[in-house]
Amino acid sequence: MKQNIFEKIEILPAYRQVADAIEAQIMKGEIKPEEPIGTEADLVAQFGVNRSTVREGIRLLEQSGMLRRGEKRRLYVSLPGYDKLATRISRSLVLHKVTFRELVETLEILEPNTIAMAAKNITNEQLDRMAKNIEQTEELLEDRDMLSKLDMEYHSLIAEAADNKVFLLAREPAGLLIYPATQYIFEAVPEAPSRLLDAHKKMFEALKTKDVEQARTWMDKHVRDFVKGLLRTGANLDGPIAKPHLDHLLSLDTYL
Amino acid sequence: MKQNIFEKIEILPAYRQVADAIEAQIMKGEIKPEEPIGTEADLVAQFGVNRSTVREGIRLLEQSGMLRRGEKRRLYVSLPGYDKLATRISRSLVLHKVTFRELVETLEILEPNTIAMAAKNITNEQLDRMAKNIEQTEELLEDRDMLSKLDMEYHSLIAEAADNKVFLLAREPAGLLIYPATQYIFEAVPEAPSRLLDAHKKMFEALKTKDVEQARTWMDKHVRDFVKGLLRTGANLDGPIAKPHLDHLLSLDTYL
DNA sequence: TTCGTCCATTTGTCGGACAATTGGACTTTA
DNA sequence: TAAAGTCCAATTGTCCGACAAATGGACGAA
Repeated sequence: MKQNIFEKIEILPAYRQVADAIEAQIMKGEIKPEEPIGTEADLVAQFGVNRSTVREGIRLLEQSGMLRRGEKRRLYVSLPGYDKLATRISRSLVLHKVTFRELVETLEILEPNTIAMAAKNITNEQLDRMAKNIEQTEELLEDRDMLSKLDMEYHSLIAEAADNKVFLLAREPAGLLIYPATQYIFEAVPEAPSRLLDAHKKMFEALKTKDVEQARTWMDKHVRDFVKGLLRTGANLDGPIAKPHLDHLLSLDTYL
Repeated sequence: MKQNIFEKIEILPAYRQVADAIEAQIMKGEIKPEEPIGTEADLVAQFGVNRSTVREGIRLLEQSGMLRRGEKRRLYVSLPGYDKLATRISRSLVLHKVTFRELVETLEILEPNTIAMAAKNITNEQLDRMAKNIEQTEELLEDRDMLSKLDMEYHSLIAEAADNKVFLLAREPAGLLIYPATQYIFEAVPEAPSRLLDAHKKMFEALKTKDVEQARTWMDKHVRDFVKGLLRTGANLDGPIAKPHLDHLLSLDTYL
């Protein structure tokens, strides 16, 4: 093995070629989202392979979210949803044994910047939804499960308001992984819910008045507060995320 | 349709159940990466479904990167690779018609923070690799294709040195999507290569001396410089990324 | 040791088959 | 006339059986 002048020769199974071919058409824009692709029989005819082979190829694209079953169970090109992608990324991170430290560190940077962007771009409709969220949070201050959900939603709303798809997708997995921890914080830190509500209100005000710096400052505090709470739960920042924190990730299976 | 008290009843096809079952075992840690899962025949026996069904289920997990074919083509649990994930995310973003503005805006935030983290954690081995990269950049200053590759690699090295998996994964897709644009910049802006090299060197020095602020400052400049160059190519920041910028994304098909 | 041959296993692909689901057309009924 | 029931064709999800090709291991020859 003196020299290696030869490239690795690619031998792709037929089902991969099917998937790649379809994906290429989609990426090139030849077929657009929401457009129907033929029936399985059609694809069989076009590719000249067996239906089983076509089906296996379809599964690949189905999983990556580029194909879905629409009305009458026909195949449609579709845009991979952010939630699905985020879930998938989150799971990968878990398998890679991501630590709380990494998550926290990331959120300390991303969240303040997210809200800064949101402060510039947020719409009234989005502000209304945030107001509604805060309202519910106020009512359900005792219900930890709901509080966690509402908190997650609150931060997702901000991310959405930032109006930047790249940033949204960069932030979402971290949010997905860490916010369930709020439940544990609520248990360990009695005053956490009211502090959370307070911060949410302050950030809302800042967003409403488009005060970028105020928004950023409060989010900063909010995140640091969160970290303090996390430490009070006895979480080990440098170990992989504890199992109980991950249940929700598994329960998402159904609708993915 | 007055009330909706009934939940949607989930009816999952068998191949989905197969995939979900295996994925659940993986996520729960019952099966760990690099461990073999049975042969298709084994799975057929365990699940009590036909081999075709098992295969379709396997395809889903193969695509999400949790299963791969290892030695003797047997099935092994595997960790979803970052490059694969990043490619998938990038493609999704393209389909969602991500704009240059969103990418740039994201990088303006992420890159300086990435290098700040890197300045704290970078190892000598990583510094060596960066030095090598700079060396090559210096040699190949005329070769635009290689320059782009090297630039991308340079920034990936920094991201790796930041030693934060969440951040790495947050940054990678944006990098993947935007750096090909460097090629066009090199064409439109003759002095770009030398400016790039200069910035890379400055950042390297900052990293070597673990000077967080210097590193951040230079990356700031570097990114802004990049944006200026991008504008000189006549790119429309608010339109979807132009097709020629995307070729490399498609060519990645083979090894995914 | 290196090379070739043979063998068992497993995957990739194929062909055919059928029940269940779906939407649409058509008919009946209130 | 509109709602409800019936029938039909197309398509998917699943199963069965089959076979060539690839793979790695064992075994023997050079």
